[in-house]
Order: sequence, then C-alpha cells, then structure tokens
Amino acid sequence: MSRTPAGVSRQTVTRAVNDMPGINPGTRERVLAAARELNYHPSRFGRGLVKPSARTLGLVVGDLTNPYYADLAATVLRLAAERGWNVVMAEPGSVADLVGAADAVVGFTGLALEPPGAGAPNLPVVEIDPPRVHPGHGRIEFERLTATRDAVRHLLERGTRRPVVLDAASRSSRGRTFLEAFGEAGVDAVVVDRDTPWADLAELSPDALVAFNDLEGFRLLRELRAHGVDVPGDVRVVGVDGLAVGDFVTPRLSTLAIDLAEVGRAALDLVAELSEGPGRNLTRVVPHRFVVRDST
Amino acid sequence: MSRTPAGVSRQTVTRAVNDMPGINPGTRERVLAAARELNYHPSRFGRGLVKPSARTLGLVVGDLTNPYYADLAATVLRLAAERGWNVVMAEPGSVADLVGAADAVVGFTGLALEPPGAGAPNLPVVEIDPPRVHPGHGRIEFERLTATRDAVRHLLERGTRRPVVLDAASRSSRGRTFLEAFGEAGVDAVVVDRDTPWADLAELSPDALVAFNDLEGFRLLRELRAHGVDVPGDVRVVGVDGLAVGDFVTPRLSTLAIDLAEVGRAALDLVAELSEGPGRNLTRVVPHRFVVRDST
DNA sequence: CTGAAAGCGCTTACAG
DNA sequence: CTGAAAGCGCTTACAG
Repeated sequence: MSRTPAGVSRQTVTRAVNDMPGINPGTRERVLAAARELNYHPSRFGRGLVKPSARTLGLVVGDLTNPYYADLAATVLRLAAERGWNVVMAEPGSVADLVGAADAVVGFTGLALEPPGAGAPNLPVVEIDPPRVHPGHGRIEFERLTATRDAVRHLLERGTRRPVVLDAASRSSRGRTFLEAFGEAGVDAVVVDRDTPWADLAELSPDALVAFNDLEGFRLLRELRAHGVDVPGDVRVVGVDGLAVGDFVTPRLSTLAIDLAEVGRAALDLVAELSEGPGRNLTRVVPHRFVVRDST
Repeated sequence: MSRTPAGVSRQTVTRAVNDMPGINPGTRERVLAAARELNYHPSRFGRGLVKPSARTLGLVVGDLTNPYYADLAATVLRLAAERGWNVVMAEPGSVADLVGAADAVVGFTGLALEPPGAGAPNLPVVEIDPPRVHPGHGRIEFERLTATRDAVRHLLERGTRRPVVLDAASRSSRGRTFLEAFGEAGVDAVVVDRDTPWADLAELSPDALVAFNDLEGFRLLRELRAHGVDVPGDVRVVGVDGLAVGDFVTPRLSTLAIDLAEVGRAALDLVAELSEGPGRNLTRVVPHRFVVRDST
C-alpha cells in the first residue's frame, strides 16, 4: 500500500530514478516530474547501504595554495582514481569532520590527531612526516639527513662560511637536520625565524640562507633582488620541497626535493595494507635529494 | 538474542565504539579489543542513515598541479568548511564516480557532463565557465571581453602590430575573445596551437604573444630568454588566469586575471540556492581584469 | 549496565 | 509493468 507522492510504490521510483528497464515510459515521466517538483534526491546513505560503492579516502593537506600540497594532492587523486577510491579533502584543522566521511585517512594529520580519539577503533590512518608516532597508524617518514649533508657540502664548497637557517618558531625537523649537518662540518649556523625579512638578515651578514621552504625561498630571492644583492654571488639560497616552479624563478632555486609521487604511492600502499588488517611494517621511508640549480 | 562476535548486543558495540556513557569499562575494553582484532570499522552508510551528518560537495577541477585549479580548490575547501560541508574531489574524467559520493557538484564539469544523465533528477550542479548551457544547472560565467579589450588596447599602445594568439585546437572562448578584440581594433591576429614552440613562432615574427594560460606564458618566457629575445622589448607576452606565481617569474607576467575567491563564493551560493529547490536566476557572472606587470 | 524493537532510505529478489 | 516483503548496518528510544 505505502505510496510515494507520485502515487506509485518505492520500487517504481527506484526504477524511474535509476533509469532501469521494466517500467512504463509514461510512469517514468510522471515519477521524474514529481521528483523534480519536490526537489527529490536519493539518499547516498540508503543507497550505499545496499549497493556496493566506491570507498572514500580522506586526504589531509595544508593550504592548496602551496604547490607542495597541491602536487601531493594531485598525485594522490590520480592514484586513488586508479584504484577506484573517491577522495574527500580537508585541512588539518578539520580532520574531525572528515572522519565520518572517509573509510581511511592519509596526510599531514600532524598535531591534529591528538588525542588519538580515546583509543576507539578508528579508520586506517597513514600519516606523512608526522611529528610523533601514533601506534597503529601507518607512517611515511622523510629521510632528510643524507640530502641535507649533500646540500651542506655543496654550500661549503662554494665558499659558505656564515650560513643562516630560517626555521619555524617550533623548530622543525628540517631545521634541526641542517644544524646537525653544518655542525658535523664544523660550521656554526645561526637560526632565525622563518619569515625574517632581509633587512634583519643582513645584519648577520650571511653568505647562505636556508629557507624554510621553497615558497619562502622565492620570497627571499625577490627581496634580495630588490636590495641589489647578487645570488648566488653574494648570498646563496636553498629552499626545501622541490617545487617544480622553482625552475621558473630567477635565479632557479636550488632545493631539498622530495618525490611526492613516491610519497603518494607509499601512502596508498600502506592504506591498502592497513585495510587488510593490522599490518606488520607500518612505516615507509622516502628520501629527499638535493637538487642543484642556480641559486647556489 | 542476536549476538555480535564480541558476545554482546549491537547496541553495546555502538556504545563502546562511539565512546558513549552507560557502559561498563570492562565491557567496553572487551568490545574494542574484539573490534581491533576483527578490523571492524562502522559503516558510514549505516551511520549516515540514522545520524544527521555533514553534506558533501563534489568539486571537479583539472590537474591540481596547475595553480589555477589548486587556488580555486583552496578557496572552495575553505568556504565549504565554513558552511560545514565536506568536499570530494575528482578530475573531469571521473565525474561519474563522484556523483554517488556527493550531495551537489561544482566545478569544471565541462564536456564530462554530456549526455545530461538521461534527464534523471540528479544532484544540484553548478558549472564554472561551461562550454554550453545545461538546463537546470547553475552556471558561473566569465566575462572576458572587457578585460580583453583592456589588454588589447594596452598591447597596441605599446606598439604591437603582429600579435599571435596561442589557443587550444578546439578554439577556446578566451581565444575567440582575443580575436574579437583585436578585430575591433582593426588588427589581424594569427592563431596557432597553444603549445607551439618559439622556434616555430619566430617564423611569424610576432611582437606580442597571448599565451593559452599563465603556465604556458611561463613556458614562453623561459624559451624567449633561452633564445635571447627581450621581453617586453622585442616581444610582449600576456598570460591568462592571474596566477599569484606570475609575480615571481622574470619578467613578471602580465595577465588576464580572475578572482577565484569570488568564483568560489558565487558557486557555493548557487549550490545553496539550488539545494533549496529549482531557482530562478541560475547564473552568476564574474569578470576578468587585466593585470599589467612587466612582460608587456 | 545491557538488550529487544523499531526505523533511517534505499535496492534486490520475488509475486502477481 | 507494478508492488509487498526482506534486509543492508547503524542508532535511538524504551524495557529490564
């Protein structure tokens, strides 16, 4: 008996809306018209409950305005599509909202994940370059030391004696690694805040600047040009991230690059593994490499 | 009677997994342990069916490697988060997969949307700069002519006489608009393929190049520099899109810019309106503006 | 603190 | 061609 507003049964509505065979064309039209009229849209949840549907991957990255995150997202999107996954995106601040919408989570969840949700059996989570270990989560770790040593050696060979490392106030792993590598080489690097303007940097009379990332490196390049400082003649500049756009600026920015396609691939592999059940080897290591361009 | 593997009822599992009160701590632990053991994760669909949950916006953009799409995505992500929406992303090719995962769709759905799904009462759809009109869909239209005229006037004032427009093989709206504007000014522009290398362009001895977009503009800038051609002295170059990075290249790229934040806002407004029911005014117009930098 | 019942909105057989 | 029944996996009252 139970009738829909169109005066037909639920099954018939299903047939009309899903364009299935075995329905009178007239009936279909009538149902569709009523649906349009009532602004009816079938519920994803009702449908998902009874039809097999694509799994959804939650992707957590910072501001997409930064090509570093955008490039990673592009890779993950592509890999996910290949494997038949949908991708929901969120910034680290909104991870919570995302949990209800995804079957697994990947990305720079960073500090956003504490506390680990009362230990509830949450989704599979793969963290990229995370500040601490969360048991049960997959991890993509960055191996920075080797490439950083390459960069430091390169800088010293070019005559660097007074390097300045620009770092986040909270001291990032990348900053610490540079200090370590300079230290090994017997050079004391000065650390200053990541967004220190050249006007203030100049007082340290540095002959090399390690930017917090490539974007900050571009900023420095621009400021140095504005002040008539020659790069790399007077000051060498190295960035971190390996953005493709670094090839378009002048001078082209030397940088500690990471292969984001490899990061994405490793992350999705771990997701797959975690989806099977608690895995054994939950961490993958991806190395940086030092790319020499024109700014050093 | 119906028992779960943990030996308790479904309700008790719900209480444990959702960290709800009114459950014996021992029971909770036992349930969580079993859940972990069995790699159990609650179904999004079952839950979504009975709990109010965030709506999900489908966002369709091209390769995020292109900052144009990345910047739009960044804006949409932010606006969506403010309004409590989740965002699933897909490239135009994968729109179909996305439809089952979203409550509304926004973006460059372009040609991917034909045929319009057998007229089924699909989700609300808002198309950005779409090649044709789909009845019932919202549209964000770009108004290019005014800014294009500004650009053309500017180029002519700087002495341009032999402009070349680089366009997609399928002739884009942007390309046609430039031809129209040059035509109005009594100048015949030559059209060539968007990725024509400078080696071939040189044979036309152009004194201005209209790149297909900013990224292609960067490419041209680089090629011109490699060939020792002075920009803007010998050849002027204008891009399309208004990417922020255009400010970092040398020379800084003049461009036909669009305010992507405004595009995003208009799109989400239309989604909201369509979600209420069939709206009246389904189109919003966003103008380009010509940004003069150093390459012209 | 724990469980039996009802229902969320769909689709998939199965009758007619 | 159309509809009545069953069930997908959850949560929300309601009993005990």
